[in-house]
Formats: sequence, structure tokens, C-alpha cells
Amino acid sequence: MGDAERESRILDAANDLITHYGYDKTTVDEIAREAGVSKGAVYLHFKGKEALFEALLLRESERVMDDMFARIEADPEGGTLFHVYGHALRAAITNPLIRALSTRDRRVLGDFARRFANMASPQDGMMFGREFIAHFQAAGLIRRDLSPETVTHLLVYMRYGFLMTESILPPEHTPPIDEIVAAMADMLSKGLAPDGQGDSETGKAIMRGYVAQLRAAIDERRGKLKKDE
Amino acid sequence: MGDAERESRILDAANDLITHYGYDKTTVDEIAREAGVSKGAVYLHFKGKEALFEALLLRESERVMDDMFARIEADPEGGTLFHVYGHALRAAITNPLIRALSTRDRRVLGDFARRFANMASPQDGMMFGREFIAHFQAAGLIRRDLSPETVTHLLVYMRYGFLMTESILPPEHTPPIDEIVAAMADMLSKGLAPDGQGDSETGKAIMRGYVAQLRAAIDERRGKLKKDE
DNA sequence: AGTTGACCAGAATCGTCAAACTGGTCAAAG
DNA sequence: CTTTGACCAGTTTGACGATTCTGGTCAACT
Repeated sequence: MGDAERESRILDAANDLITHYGYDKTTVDEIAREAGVSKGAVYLHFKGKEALFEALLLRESERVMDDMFARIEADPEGGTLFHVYGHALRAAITNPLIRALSTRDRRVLGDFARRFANMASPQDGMMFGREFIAHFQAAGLIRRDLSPETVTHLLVYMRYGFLMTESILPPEHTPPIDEIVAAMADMLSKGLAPDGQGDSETGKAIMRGYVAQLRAAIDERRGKLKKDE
Repeated sequence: MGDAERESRILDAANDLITHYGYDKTTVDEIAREAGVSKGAVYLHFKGKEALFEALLLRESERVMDDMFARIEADPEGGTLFHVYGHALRAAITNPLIRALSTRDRRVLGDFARRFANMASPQDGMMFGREFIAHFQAAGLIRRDLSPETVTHLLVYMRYGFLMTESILPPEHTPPIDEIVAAMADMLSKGLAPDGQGDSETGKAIMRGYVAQLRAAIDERRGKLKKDE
């Protein structure tokens, strides 16, 4: 078993246990056992429990980002902000840990919840923040008569509500995810896009730049994690 | 001091204390003192602490509803669903207790949080629920190609995010409430309204009916409260 | 008759302390 | 050189009784 594969197994185990029992109630011992290695081995790969968790968040963030990006590239109209938005939501809701992170679910994050009050995760902070929206506006993919801050707020509201669906609306009346996302994207494109919708390829180009930027941010954090070891 | 006025003072005191310290940490003794009456007097008006709180919720719900209704009637275009929606949000965010109720804020609701898992409040349950939306669709105020459930979800998402603003977005970048609500209403009207927007007066008529229905529901609950005494 | 506040039983809180557990280390085994 | 798991120090948990607090009542007072 290679080094990278073992690290990956440890992260898999941590992911399963933490999304199920929460950060606080998951012990390093359990993670090691679930991963089929000894506890010492865990400390060979990570500085400590916190660093392990952070590494896990980075990995899952990257996965969600890759997932989103793949969906965008595969979709002819994927570069429109509202398709971008839809693909981002689909990717995010699929990943339990990222969902917990985005909704600041204390049952999963435990003590870490406080840490995220200050430090926004790459996912959250950069994805639909002011700069991001301004960029899309400049490229003619969003109406320019709205301030970027306002657009950001609207998009974050919907994203938050969407990821909270299970908690706030009775599941028996919830339509399929695809139907909701489709309606959302459609509504947004009619409500926030300029006449003519803007050019999808331009949007894709922007997204490639952003994904690269996000990836760089993630790698930088990874580097810091390693250096602290 | 009349009987009704004293009851009102007790509710005022309870409102102040509970929105500030939360249900659990507010004692009947403090409520009585704040209201300038004895503890016994509180029990003359209400069966117990729970009944007092429920009465408070009913009063505040009714106030928010009245507020919303007044805004709608005063607005020439107030009958459009999206103006209705905007007025409902403005009214709701103004009232701390209703905001806490709508966001299921445990710090304020305390033990009561659980009770609302099953029993939806009139405000929440009826306001933008399936039936309500279906009604507006039938009246030609919302596109008919979307299922009422889907529309409900979209609206609830935005409402939830909007009422959570303070908790999820840094206040320094938050535009004025009016700007956000205006953008939201505009976006919704472009995205979810049929061509031609529909007739505002029709919407107002529907709203009058709904408000009457809500008021009846509130009065019924009030009656049950009194009966249990 | 209408109000009050002292009073009560049960619940929550505090303080304590021993047992169990947890993150982290490292000598020893492989 | 890599990996392990017994081990350690510090923390958390839980049981316990003492003490305070809280919702609710009711005899006494106005």
C-alpha cells in the first residue's frame, strides 16, 4: 500500500466517521481502526487531529470544485452564471462534509464551528463573493444595474436555503433536486441576466481562471499544513 | 389599569426579556417584575409559562401579519406575488421574535425549538405553502409551468437566507435592507411571474381572503388557549 | 372580588472527585 | 527505516449530594 493511498484511506475513514458522528465525537483511535492502520500511523501523516480535519476539508473542497467544474465543461450553456450556480449547488449538496461546512452545522463541525466564524473557507468566501460577481458583471453575464453586493446576497440566500432544505421543509413535499435546481437557474437567468443572456464561453473562461485560483489557494493551504509538521 | 392593558404589559415584558435572554433563561418572576405586577397576577392571565409564550407568539404573528397587510394595501402594485413577498419579508425582519421563530433560533426559543419541528406556526406554514402558491398560480400571478412545491421551495429558501443574513454574511458588506428586498422582488417578478405580471387587484383580493383565514386560525388558537385555562 | 407574595415540590445548577477517555509520544518490534 | 501499540499527561465524563432556582399555588391581605 503506497504512501498516498494510505493517507487517502485515513481521510476516507475520517470523512465517514465525522460526517456521521461529528468532529468532537470522532476519536483518532477510531479513525485509525476504520482505516486499518495504527494510531501512530495517523500521526505519521498528519500533525494532529486538527490538521487531519483541515486536510480533509481541503480534499473535499477540491473534489466538489472538480465536480462542479466538470459539470460546467460538459454543459454547452455551462458558462452562464446561472448554470454555474446550478452546477455549484449540485456539486455541493452531493458532498455531506461540504454541506455541513456551508450550513455551519455544529453537530458535524463541533468545536470547529467557531473557527469558521472568522476564517471563511475557499468554497464559501470566494465562490459567490463580491469580486466573483463583479467579474461576471464586467463580462456581461449579469445585469449591471445591481450592485455586486446585492447579487451576492441573493445568491447566498438561495444557496443557504437550498443546502438547508432537509432541515426547514418537510421532505415529503420536496420535489426532486434536479427540478428545484432547474427552476432556480431558470428564475435567476430571467431575473438577473442581461438581455441576451451573455456568452457562455466567456463565462467558462472566467471559471477556468477562478478554478485555477481556487486550486492555488487550496495548494497553498496544503503547503502550510505540511510545513507546520 | 384595565384588564386588557395589563395583559398587554405582561406580554410586552415577556417579549423584551425573551428576545433578549431567550425563553429558558427568562423567569416568570422577572416578567412579572418587568411588567410591574406580581407573579400571581401573571397566573391570573395565563395558565402557565408555556401558555404565556404561546399567547405572545400569537400576538406577534398577528402584528406582523397586520404590518404586512397594511404595506400591501398601501402599495398600488402590492397585490403582485413579488410585492406581497417583499412586504412579508420587510414585516418579518422587523419583528425580533418572529425572526427568531422563522429561523428556529434556539438561543431565543430554547426548549420550544423542538415543539416547532412538528407544529408549523401559522406564519410559516400557511404563508408561502403549497396551497397559497397554487392559489396565486390559478389567478395568473405566477407562471404555471412550475409546480407549486418548487415555487414554495424557492421562496422559502430566499426567505430563510434573508432572515439569516446577520448570521451568514459579514454585516460590513450588507447593502441596506430595502435595496436587497427591491432586488429580490424584481428578480422574482422577472423570473417567476407570467408575461404581463398579472393583476395586482386580484392578488390583493386573494390576500384579503388569506389574511382573514390566518386571523381566524390565530383566533382559534387563542380560543383553545383560553379554554385550557 | 381582586391581588399579592410567602411558600412548596420538583428541577436545574454547582462543586467535587474518581474513573474513563483522548490526543499525542516514543521505545521497541518487524 | 517503517510501523506499531503500550503508555502518559491532561481533559472530559458521570455520579453524588448540597444548594439554589423556578414554575406554580393559595391563604391572607387590601
